Amino acid sequence: MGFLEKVPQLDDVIARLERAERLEEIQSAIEWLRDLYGVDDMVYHWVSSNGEQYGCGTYDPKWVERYLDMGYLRIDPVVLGCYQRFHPVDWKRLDWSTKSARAFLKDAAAHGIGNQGYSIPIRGPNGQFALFTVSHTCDDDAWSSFTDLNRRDLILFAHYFNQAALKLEPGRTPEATQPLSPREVETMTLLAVGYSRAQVADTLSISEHTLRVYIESARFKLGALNTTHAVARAMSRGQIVV
Amino acid sequence: MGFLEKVPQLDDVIARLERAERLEEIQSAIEWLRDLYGVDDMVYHWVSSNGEQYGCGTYDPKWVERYLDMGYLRIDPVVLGCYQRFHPVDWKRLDWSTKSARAFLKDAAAHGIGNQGYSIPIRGPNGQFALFTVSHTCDDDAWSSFTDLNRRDLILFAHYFNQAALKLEPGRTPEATQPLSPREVETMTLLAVGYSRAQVADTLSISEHTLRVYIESARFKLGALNTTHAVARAMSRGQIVV
DNA sequence: CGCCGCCTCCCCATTTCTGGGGAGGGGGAA
DNA sequence: TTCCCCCTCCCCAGAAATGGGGAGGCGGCG
Repeated sequence: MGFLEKVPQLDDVIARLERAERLEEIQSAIEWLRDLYGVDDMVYHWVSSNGEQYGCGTYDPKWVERYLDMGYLRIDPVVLGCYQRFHPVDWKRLDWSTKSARAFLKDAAAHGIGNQGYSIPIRGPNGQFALFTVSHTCDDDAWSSFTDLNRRDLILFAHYFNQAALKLEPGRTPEATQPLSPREVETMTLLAVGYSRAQVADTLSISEHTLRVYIESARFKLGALNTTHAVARAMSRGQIVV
Repeated sequence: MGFLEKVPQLDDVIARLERAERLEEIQSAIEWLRDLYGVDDMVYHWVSSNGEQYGCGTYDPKWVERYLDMGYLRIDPVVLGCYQRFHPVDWKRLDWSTKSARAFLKDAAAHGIGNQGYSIPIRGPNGQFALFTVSHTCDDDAWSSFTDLNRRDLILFAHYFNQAALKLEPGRTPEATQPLSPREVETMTLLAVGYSRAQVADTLSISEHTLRVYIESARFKLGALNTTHAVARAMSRGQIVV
C-alpha cells in the first residue's frame, strides 16, 4: 500500500486510540496497525520494576507468559538498552554479548519471535516507562528500509499508545493536593537535594526549630509518615521539582 | 502552504535535527520551523530545578532572562501542569487561578508572549524533562484549528528536538547512573512510600542491619548524601516508581 | 579458577530526626 | 475586626538513622 492511501487509515487508528476506554480497543488498534504495516508483530507494554504488567500486542500469549515467568524483564537487552536511551533503537544495535542475553534470544526465536525488531522507549510522568516494539522476519536490508521509511509514524504511534494506556490507568494521576507554602516548598526542595535539616535551616537563614515546623506541616499536608515520604510525595505530585 | 508542499520541508528539518552537532543548528532549525508554521514563537527547553538552563527558541532574550531571574520556573503553570501530564496541553486548559500564575501571565503578555500556546512535555532517561512549546497571538477558534491540524507534527518535532538536545548533552543522560540491584530498588521504593527502616526490613524479611547495607550501597550508587536524597534521586531518575 | 557483585548477618558510638508542648507578630480574607 | 494561615522562635526526651568496622555464602562472567 502506498503512503498516501495509508494516511487516512493511520489517522483512523490514532482517532481510535484517542477515544479508547478499554484495553480491548487498544488491543484491536494494535492488531489493525500490525496488519496495515504488514509486519509479524507489534507490541506495546508497560515496564515497571515491581512486576506490574500492562500491555497489549500480537505476541503469542505463550511467549508473553514465559517472558514473565522467566523474569526476562531483567534480562531482555531491549528493555535494558531502551531504559537508558531516548531515541528508538534497532535490536541489532543492542548488546547481545552476555550469556543470558543470547539464551533469551534463542528462547525468543524458538517461540516464533522475528529476527528483526525496532523498539521505541516512551516515558510518562512519575517515571512511567513503556516500550512500543515492531518485530518481523526478514533480512537486514529489507528491515532497514522499513524502519527508515516508517520511523516517524512509529514514534507517533508509540506516543498515542502510551497516551491511551495512561488514560486507562487513572491510578497514576495524583489525588487532590493541598498546596504547600513557599517556605515548605523550599524546605522540601532542599531536603530532596540532600541537605540535612541543619543545612536547610542555615541555607534559609532560619532556626532549625522553625524548619521543623515546616517539615511537619508539609508532612501533614502531604499525608506523609516521615520526611523521606514527604519529599517523595511532593516530588511525585510535582509540588517540588528536582 | 498546503500540507503536501510542507512535507518535504518538514522532512528536511528533521534531517537537520538528526545530524545537528551544535546548539546553533538546533536554534536555526527551530527558527525555520517557526516560520514554516507561521506562528509567533517556538521554544524547546529543559526543565530542571537546579537552575541549569538549556534550550533554544524564538522568545525575546529579555523575557528569557526575566523568566530565570524571577524564578518563574516554579510558578509557570505550563511547567507545573506539564510535569504531571503525558499528552500535550493547550495553555487555556491549565490552572491559572492562583495569584502568582496571573501575575506571571500578565508579565508574559507585557513581554510580548502570545495569548495562545500549546506545550508538549518530553521525557528522557533518568528523569530528564523538557518542553516544546508553540505560542501565537490569535483567537481561540483559529488556535484550536491550528493545534488540531498540527498536533501530530508537533509531537514528532518535540521528539526530534529532544533527541538532538540529548545528543549534544551526553553528560546529562548517563550521569554515572549505576543500576540499582533488585533489593536496593525494593528498599528505595518502600522508603519512598513512608516505611521506616525497621518496617522495610520487616517487609522484606531481612534484618535491619542488612537493610542498612542496601541503603548505603544505593546511596553510594546514586551519589546521594542521605536516605532522603537517595530516594529523591532514584525517583527523579526513574529507577523507582512510586 | 578467581574475581566481583549481590545477599545476608553482627558489633560499636554518635548524630540526626521525631513528637509533644508553648508563644508571638504579621497579613490576607470574610 | 476577627479569624486563620504563615512565619518565626524555644523547651525537652525518646526514637531513628548514620558511619565505621568485619564476615560468610552464592552465583555469574571471563
